[in-house]
Amino acid sequence: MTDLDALDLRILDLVQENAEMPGEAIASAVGLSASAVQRRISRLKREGVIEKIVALVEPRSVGRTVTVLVEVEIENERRSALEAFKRWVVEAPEVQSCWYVTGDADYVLLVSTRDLDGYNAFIERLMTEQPVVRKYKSLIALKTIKRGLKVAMDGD
Amino acid sequence: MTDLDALDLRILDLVQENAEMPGEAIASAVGLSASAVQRRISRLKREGVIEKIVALVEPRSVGRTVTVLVEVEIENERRSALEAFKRWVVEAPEVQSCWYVTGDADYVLLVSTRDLDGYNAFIERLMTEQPVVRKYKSLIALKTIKRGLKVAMDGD
DNA sequence: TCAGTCATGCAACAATCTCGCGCCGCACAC
DNA sequence: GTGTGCGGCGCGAGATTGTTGCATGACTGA
Repeated sequence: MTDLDALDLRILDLVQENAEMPGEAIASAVGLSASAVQRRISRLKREGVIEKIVALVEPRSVGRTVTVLVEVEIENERRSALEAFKRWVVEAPEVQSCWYVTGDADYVLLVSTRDLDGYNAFIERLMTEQPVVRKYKSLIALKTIKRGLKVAMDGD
Repeated sequence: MTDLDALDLRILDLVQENAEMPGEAIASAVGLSASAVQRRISRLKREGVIEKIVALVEPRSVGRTVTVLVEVEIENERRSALEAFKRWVVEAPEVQSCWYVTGDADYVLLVSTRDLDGYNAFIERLMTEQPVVRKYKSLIALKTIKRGLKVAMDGD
């Protein structure tokens, strides 16, 4: 596996917040030269530590007003149908994230749609196209307090 | 407010997937010149449509093995304590995202920790430092099927 | 001690972004 | 219709940022 030193972690901490920061700025922050920083960053990308660099878009400003956490229960039977379900989820543009979880629910989906009509259409599509879904529960996000996928680098 | 045309949406669709794509590549994909694309992107940033550009880090590769969705119930009383709770959540490094939701739970937290000990420590800190939290339920993510915050640009 | 390895800093180079310019198309007034 | 202003465009020069080759120094193991 990859082992990362303290400098790598500090660099990751910075680029998770702002990936546009020039190598030179990171360099002076962590005490390296710009080229050393760039080399580390491209290594981190090559090794898959940095999955990708993406733009975070404010959903409301592109007309996506509805965010829902959907808890999904599965007919715990055929395995092939489960694979199809997962593929469906991965390809569905409304689904931002999806986890297989412990507890009453089997999967939790983070879904973003234009409005409640759009969400309803999504759920309808889910239930008709994926019969493995036995039931679901919608936790509609009335307010987003914090939004991100940043992982901490220090000791929790 | 901002109104975005079809070209803006196509650009946003691309940079949400890969923000490193050179302006020229985007340009040829959407049928513009590189400088026009760059101008649009900086306008989108200025207007807050693009919140920021960030690196997505694979949690396991930095030693974060535990992801949990925490459903939190609140003592629906003092409003000031609620504000303190939200501030706490925003500042807690383990919390990646947090939504105020409908349903039995009041808030849902997306939490990432090094291991179950780390998660336990987080919960303990949450419960002792934030008495507004009446109870909670942990949905431990055994597997991440899809991870991202990309919002769809087309018609759902 | 002596290679060998690896990451570094520096400097040249390449790629990308930024910005001013002139141009075109559209809307509105006359 | 014709004029005028506005806004976004493409082009190109210059600035910024990223990439790569090379020599140096630290560490490792024989």
